[in-house]
Amino acid sequence: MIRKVKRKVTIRDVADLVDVHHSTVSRALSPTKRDQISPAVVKKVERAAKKLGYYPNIVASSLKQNRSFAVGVLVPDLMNPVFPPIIRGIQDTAEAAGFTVITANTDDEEVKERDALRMMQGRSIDGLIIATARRNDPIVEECIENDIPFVLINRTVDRGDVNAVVIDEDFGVRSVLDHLISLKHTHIAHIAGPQHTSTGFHRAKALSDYLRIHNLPSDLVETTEKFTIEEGRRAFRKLLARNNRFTAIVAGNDLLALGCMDAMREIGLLVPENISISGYDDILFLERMSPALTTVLVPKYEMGSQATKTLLDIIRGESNGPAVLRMQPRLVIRNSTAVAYR
Amino acid sequence: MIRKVKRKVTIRDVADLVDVHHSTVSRALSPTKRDQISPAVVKKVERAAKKLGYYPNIVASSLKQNRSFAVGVLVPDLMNPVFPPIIRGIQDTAEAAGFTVITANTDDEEVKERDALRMMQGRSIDGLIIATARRNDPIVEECIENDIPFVLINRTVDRGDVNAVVIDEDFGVRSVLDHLISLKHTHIAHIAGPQHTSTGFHRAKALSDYLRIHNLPSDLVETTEKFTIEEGRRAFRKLLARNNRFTAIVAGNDLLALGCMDAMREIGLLVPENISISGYDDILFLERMSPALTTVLVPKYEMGSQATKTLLDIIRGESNGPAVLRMQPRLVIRNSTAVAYR
DNA sequence: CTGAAAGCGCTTACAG
DNA sequence: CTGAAAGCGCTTACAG
Repeated sequence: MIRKVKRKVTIRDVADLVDVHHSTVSRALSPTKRDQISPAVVKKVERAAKKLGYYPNIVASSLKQNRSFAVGVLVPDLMNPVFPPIIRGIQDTAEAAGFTVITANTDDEEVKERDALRMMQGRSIDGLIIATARRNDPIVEECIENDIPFVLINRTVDRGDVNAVVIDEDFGVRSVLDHLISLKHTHIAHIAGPQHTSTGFHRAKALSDYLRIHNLPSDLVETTEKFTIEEGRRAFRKLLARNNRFTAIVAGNDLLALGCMDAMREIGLLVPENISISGYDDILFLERMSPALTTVLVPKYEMGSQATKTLLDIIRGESNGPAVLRMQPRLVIRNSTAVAYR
Repeated sequence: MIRKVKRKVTIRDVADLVDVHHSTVSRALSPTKRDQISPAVVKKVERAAKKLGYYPNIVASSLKQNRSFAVGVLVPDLMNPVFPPIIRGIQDTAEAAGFTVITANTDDEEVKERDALRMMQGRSIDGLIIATARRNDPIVEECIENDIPFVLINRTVDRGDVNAVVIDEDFGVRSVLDHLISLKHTHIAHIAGPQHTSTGFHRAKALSDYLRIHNLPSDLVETTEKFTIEEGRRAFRKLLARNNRFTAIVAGNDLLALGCMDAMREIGLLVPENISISGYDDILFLERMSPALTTVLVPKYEMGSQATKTLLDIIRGESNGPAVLRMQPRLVIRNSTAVAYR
């Protein structure tokens, strides 16, 4: 059987049907140029377009206008539970504005980041949302050099002159610490995230600063290389080998916290009876775990949505120079934290 | 300060540098046409391209070739934990073949499905992976009519003549039932997923068939409208109001199971002491919940990967007609199931 | 208000 | 093996 492919209907087909020039059809169908055309013709064109089932060829339009109404998103890994809500926030906002989003996973590997960037440039994306930034990031530099509109999300870079939507880490860290201190903890350890990320770095810094203000020891820190469960587990064991006086742990994020809890379970330590622990992010299902993890809720969907709004402003030329927007996190107390047992 | 935008380097720029016609550059850079050009010229072109930082404009290429090296993915909601692994499987496989993926959320609303399809057609996607199919789906019909290459994933349609990658539901359901029956359960209830989806429908059917084979009551069924926690909770209450002789529940998926467990907790019923319960899918973190949910593991990543391979074959014209591929699920026993208490 | 023309950056059938 | 030309489906500056 021969597969007969329907020929796509173009602007010319509807022009023929209405008996006008195809440029007139283009104008009649364009929201911004519609008013250059007489209402009567606009009506006829619209009817004809509908009748023929016309829909515009975005590819052709993109080529001509050198823009694509698409934005790219760079995430480390879509399967990491922090990202789906962020991405959904991006997608919903972008879509509402008529933009398509293209997401790429980079697995925190620079080659993949670079490939993804190339691909997106090849597709003439109008802008980029970057969730993979290191504090010193050649990819970000490249975007700046190439004048690609972009917004960093969650993580930012050390150079401040960029658009970014991040968390007020000082506030986040202080709310956990206030909570732990109110529970009489005096020896509070920290499983720090990667120090080459702004989140890992700033959380660690905010924590040691605040601990010092309270005259509490601030050297119970173990640093990880990745924000993963396995790294959390590893770091906890290393920490414990070095020191066992702490009664609470602030983990750099939820996955690290889960890893710590795994390590504790393995050696028979109880949470929160022996050690209290808190996470960061508030990924899904934490409330169903045993124990339910106390954490700092990061407004993931809202960050995605906000970053997209910012990006669209830049694309439309309505941005007033780079700004970093700090969103408020919120402590969520569950039952992995309790009064210090000694 | 004036923002100077770098002019993009095109095929003509590298042609000028090498002093050949731009069509020669096009050929030299095309993997399939490269051999039409003398090796010496190819070398020179490649060097020039590299020197100028040339990368192809996929948009232009797409317009000319009327294909885009992009595939679309329709999911109900990226934030539903079943989907990230599926999508990642799709992305990895597509990317390895040089394809970009565009994902759209439809929230199981036909308008959004239709909009997403339009958008993707406008972007000349080469094919579609559909995770949103109902048993009778106008969107699927539309794809067939418009000759859009597509593969259904997870859910399929009643008409059999499509490409689909699904689960062997009979096998999955039987493995849970064998497990439950071996635990002496004789009154097994079912919280069924939406009957307009193949998954909801086939699991319910497989279950009642197998129950009958074992001469066990098969009428303890409550149907839901959506695969959500809230629906699971609602259905459990309704079921219990009608009948309280069951000692085990097979839920249509994990979210429904979690909803049931919520409802039980609310009224002080214990899992598995009072009632055993099993899910379906094996979404993340189930093993960390209390109790850890027994479930049927669906190979999500692999399904994504497999569906993409199938789609690429179709796109390349290497497919031998429609086929539905049934993948093997695997029972994962955790502690939400135990010996029947009566 | 509308038309005719040019062109976005590629690819490819046709020549040679 | 290489070049010259045409064209994919739009948009838009230029005329009128």
